[in-house]
Amino acid sequence: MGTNERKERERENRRELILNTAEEIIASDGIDNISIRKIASKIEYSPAIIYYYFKDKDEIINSLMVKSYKRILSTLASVKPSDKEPKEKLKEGLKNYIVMALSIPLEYKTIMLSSSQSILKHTSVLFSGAAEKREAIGILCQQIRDIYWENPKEESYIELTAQVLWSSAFGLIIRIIIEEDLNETQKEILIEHQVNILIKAIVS
Amino acid sequence: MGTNERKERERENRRELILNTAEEIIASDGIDNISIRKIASKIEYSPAIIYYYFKDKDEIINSLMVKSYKRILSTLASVKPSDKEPKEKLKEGLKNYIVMALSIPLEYKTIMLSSSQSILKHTSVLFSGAAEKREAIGILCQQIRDIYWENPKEESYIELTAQVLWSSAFGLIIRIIIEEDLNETQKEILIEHQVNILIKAIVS
Amino acid sequence: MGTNERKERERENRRELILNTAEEIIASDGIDNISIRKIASKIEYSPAIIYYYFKDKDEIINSLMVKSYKRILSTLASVKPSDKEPKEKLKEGLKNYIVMALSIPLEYKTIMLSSSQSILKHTSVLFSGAAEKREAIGILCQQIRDIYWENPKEESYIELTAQVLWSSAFGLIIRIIIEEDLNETQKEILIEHQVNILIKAIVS
Amino acid sequence: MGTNERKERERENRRELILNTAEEIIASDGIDNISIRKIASKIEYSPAIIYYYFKDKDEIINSLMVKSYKRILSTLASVKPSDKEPKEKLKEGLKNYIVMALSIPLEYKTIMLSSSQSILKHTSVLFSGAAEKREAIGILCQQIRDIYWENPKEESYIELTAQVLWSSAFGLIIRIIIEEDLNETQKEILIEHQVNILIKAIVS
DNA sequence: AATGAATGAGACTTCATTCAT
DNA sequence: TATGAATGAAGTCTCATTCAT
Repeated sequence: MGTNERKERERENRRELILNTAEEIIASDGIDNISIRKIASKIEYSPAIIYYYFKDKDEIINSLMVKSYKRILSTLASVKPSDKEPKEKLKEGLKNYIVMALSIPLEYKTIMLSSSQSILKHTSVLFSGAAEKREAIGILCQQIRDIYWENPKEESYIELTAQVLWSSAFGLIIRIIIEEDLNETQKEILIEHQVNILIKAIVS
Repeated sequence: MGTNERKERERENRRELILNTAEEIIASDGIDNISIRKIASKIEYSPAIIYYYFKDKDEIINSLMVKSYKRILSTLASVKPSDKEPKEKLKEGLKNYIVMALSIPLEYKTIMLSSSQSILKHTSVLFSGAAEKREAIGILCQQIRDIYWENPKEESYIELTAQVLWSSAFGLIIRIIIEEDLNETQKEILIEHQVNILIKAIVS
Repeated sequence: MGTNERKERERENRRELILNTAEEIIASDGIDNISIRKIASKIEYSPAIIYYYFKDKDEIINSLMVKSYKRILSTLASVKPSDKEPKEKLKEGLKNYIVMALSIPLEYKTIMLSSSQSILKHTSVLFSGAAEKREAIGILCQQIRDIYWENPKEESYIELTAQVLWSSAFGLIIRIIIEEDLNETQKEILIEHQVNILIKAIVS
Repeated sequence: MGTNERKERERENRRELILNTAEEIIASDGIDNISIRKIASKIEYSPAIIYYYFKDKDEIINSLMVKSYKRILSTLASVKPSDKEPKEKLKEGLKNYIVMALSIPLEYKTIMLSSSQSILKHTSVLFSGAAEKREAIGILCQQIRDIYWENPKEESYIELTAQVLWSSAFGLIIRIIIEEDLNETQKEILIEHQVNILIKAIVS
């Protein structure tokens, strides 16, 4: 019978509700100002019930992070590879990365600016060897490598370049998120311009 | 008589002491774990006295931000103009900005990532017109303009370029701060590489 | 039909299960740290079901006490009467009482140190008239009376003597239980010595 | 000026008030049922103020134990040595010990029945070597030794005897405290009888 | 200028208990 | 028979803040 399934689903919904509410609070009050009470009062339940769905506050924060991280990954993964020439491919890739990140600003900001060790384990990109361990850097490396196919560079140079491109894109993304009321046109111009400049740096 | 002056000065000293202590606590416990009591116990006074010097906690945080912001400005202002050729000058300027920012990582991060409206009023740089209102962008614009002297560009193009360069540098700075245990060599290589790439984009 | 009986039996089994689990928790966490939830999670049922078998927590605690008390009684009752001479009989009786009590230390301590009126109703022994109302004192009285058969004493004297002997044994038992890490040899020596001394006091 | 002293004294008074209130609660609800809230509501203050006088609950419990232990020691120390003959001296000693203990029943019970390691460090008496480490046992040993002066016994025998006498007295004390509504006459008779019996055991 | 004393609000968490299903 | 869901009370503790002195 589907009763169990339904119950299971409802339980999951409730967990979702709590997590979403927590996310809203993070968005408005900052990650350090979440509290069980705030969540409870927002969903109009007693604080105690939250412990029925989550072991403790840490589990909530954690689930939140995992959820956000997965969402980021899947969002960024949705960048479809194009079959254009290498230069265009890199340009498109960078641009899409920025656009995708900006489609989930709260999550991107929370995860990518977290100093928590357990999150950094997944998000750090500047270390030597990141090309292998971080997918985003890996993909960038490949695209850069393709551009240099006639005139191959050392792997370490490629990785460094990828890291620098990524950090630059990251910087623009974060600032756009922080400087909230930027108008859409300005955003688009900035993104376009940055991508162009970065590409020019590579191919010239 | 100088009595009043002296009193005023002493009062100012005390405010400084409190702010400095607050800063130390932020450095060790994070900005969200600051508390009046912690400050008081560290300067070995009673919590109540703090209210003699500051209206409330918010005023402390605020003063702290202002102070940090000033410090950032003065730190970044300490980049001395060189009389090299334009390209070298821009390169040196960018590099110095990054190095200076990394010399006060906690403050830079706190201020530059703050979403508080009162801080953004000073720190936002992406809006159209920033060349005039933000010194950092203004200086960058001038340096870029110098590079293009033989082949002048539109002012909006210059501003956009400055914003993009600045955001890129910002991105690397923030990531270096966040990815704490990066070794010094790697940092230096990354900075050098990024600056080179950005310059190449401009001059090519 | 036996259906009802079976149901009754099953119900009883479940009550037993709950009580036993409660006992385990008391043993490990102490009587004040028992909780319905802990019991429920240990038997892998939901907390709510416990209220199907017991009115409330008090009823559990109470049943537990009754159970423990019965266990103490039956344990102490298992001291088999010997047909030795009166003096030996008393000695053996006292010693067995101590040994038996120490075989169920947690329960003995919990019950015998309880100040709850409903428990004291069964465990108090110092009142005048205890010889009749408390089996342990009654038996002791008989054994003491036997020792004095050639030289009978007043009943009140006998009772008082029984109460004093019992209290002395009780004192040693409790201390041995409390001073947990006493080694076995020391325990045995102490018990032997106390019994000897008490007997000497009676017969001399 | 005496201002500081007065303040100091008042602070001490407040601490005392809290401790005394805590003691009352222990007396009525048991040591495991103290709570900061109960104390606060009994002294009609807010719970928070308690943290102004004590670091945390543990410090309260601890102070309480220390205070009680000191009181027990000083109470028992007030037993004045008499210059009667050894037998009388021992009898008087034992009796006084019991009477003194019963003059502070709550404290005696709490401390002497505590299983906390930090308290047992001071209160355990059954271990071999207690004659030297525990004053009460030491004094008892001396008195017993005096009785046997014509016919000296081994030290280990003496210590064992002291431990057994002490435990017996302890047993009666605890039971009198627990069986609350015993009448005074009965108490006196029991004490007198126990002491007599114990003495008889020694001298015969 | 400084503090001791006090508080109310709020933080996380556990608990006994109830009730509809 | 069993449980999922919910709650209100209580637990410890920290905090910003106030006020009389």
